[in-house]
Amino acid sequence: MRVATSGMQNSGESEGGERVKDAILIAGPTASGKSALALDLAVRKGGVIVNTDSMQVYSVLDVLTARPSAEDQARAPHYLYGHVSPAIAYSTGAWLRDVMKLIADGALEGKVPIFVGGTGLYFRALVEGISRMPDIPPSIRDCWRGRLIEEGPEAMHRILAERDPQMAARLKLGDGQRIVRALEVLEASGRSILDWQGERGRSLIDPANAQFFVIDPQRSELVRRIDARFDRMLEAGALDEVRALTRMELDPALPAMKAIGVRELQAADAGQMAFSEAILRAKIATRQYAKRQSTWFRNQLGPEWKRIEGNQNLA
RNA sequence: GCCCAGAUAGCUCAGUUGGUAGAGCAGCGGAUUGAAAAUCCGCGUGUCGGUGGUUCGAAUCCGCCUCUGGGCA
Repeated sequence: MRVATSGMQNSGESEGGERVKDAILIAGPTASGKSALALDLAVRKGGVIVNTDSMQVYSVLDVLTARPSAEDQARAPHYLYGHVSPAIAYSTGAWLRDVMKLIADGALEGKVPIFVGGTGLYFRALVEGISRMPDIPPSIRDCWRGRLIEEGPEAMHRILAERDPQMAARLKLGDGQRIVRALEVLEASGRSILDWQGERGRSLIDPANAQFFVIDPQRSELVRRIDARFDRMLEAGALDEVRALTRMELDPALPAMKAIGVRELQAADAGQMAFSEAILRAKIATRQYAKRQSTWFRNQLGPEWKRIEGNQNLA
């Protein structure tokens, strides 16, 4: 059947392989101070830091994505930071493959691997594994994404309800992104996405000797830090980064274009909005993002995750 | 000092011929399997500026007061 001919680039995910031992995982909302904590830990324990954030993988937006500075990165090995062009549509699967490559290349060998970032889904994929999925031909992906824009999520949901009623029943009528994802997987592979998801991938870390931390400061404290940090980003050249990105003339639908602050600063730079307004909106968007992260960490992470309120020494 | 217009949710404002109020934004909670900084779902009691009056009943009509705009002196 068509499964056999669908993309096999993910095959490594289902095979055996080394699991990372003695890993330290540090999750937390944006501006919670987790990068500094990870660096401190890495310096003291001889660790290597692996980025677990979906936006800090992109080059160009060094400052705007709050990526560790060159000086910080020089103090301990850092991996998967800024190694992807904003022109590339990166993904959870791509990140997991990059991690597997690090492991295969021995980059984490003999060091304390510290995974730090704010993307809950990446942590889940790392710890619990992620199901193998078929490659989606660009023609199929473009078709469904185009139809979503043209016809709206409810029309797409009706189509999914006919072709894959079980999956349709699990999705909200307005959740266009997931509806279209289910449709493209079905069309590309001939199988329901539920079938694919039914086969879990394998964990890349050995949970028996790993340590799990989630930093979750008080919301009010986080807001203060977010606002102050965005002002610092502007002083450090965030606007220049956005201009550089604009000059690349990329598809606005690319993930990197959705980094918080890009849209806002572009609008202000184009004279469509006052800078003060753009800055306020970017700060608000960051707060809302932090709230979503907190919700994820609060409800999606298991009891093995140790919650800490702020910066404190981790053993 | 006089005239006019306002004063309603944290903010910007709606509120039909009087029947004790609702949108957007913000905020809060939740979902989350290759776009995840994405995508989606849920949550609206607030001395209707104050005070007196008319009325069975006032955010709504009338008087006075306070404050904020604008205008005339």
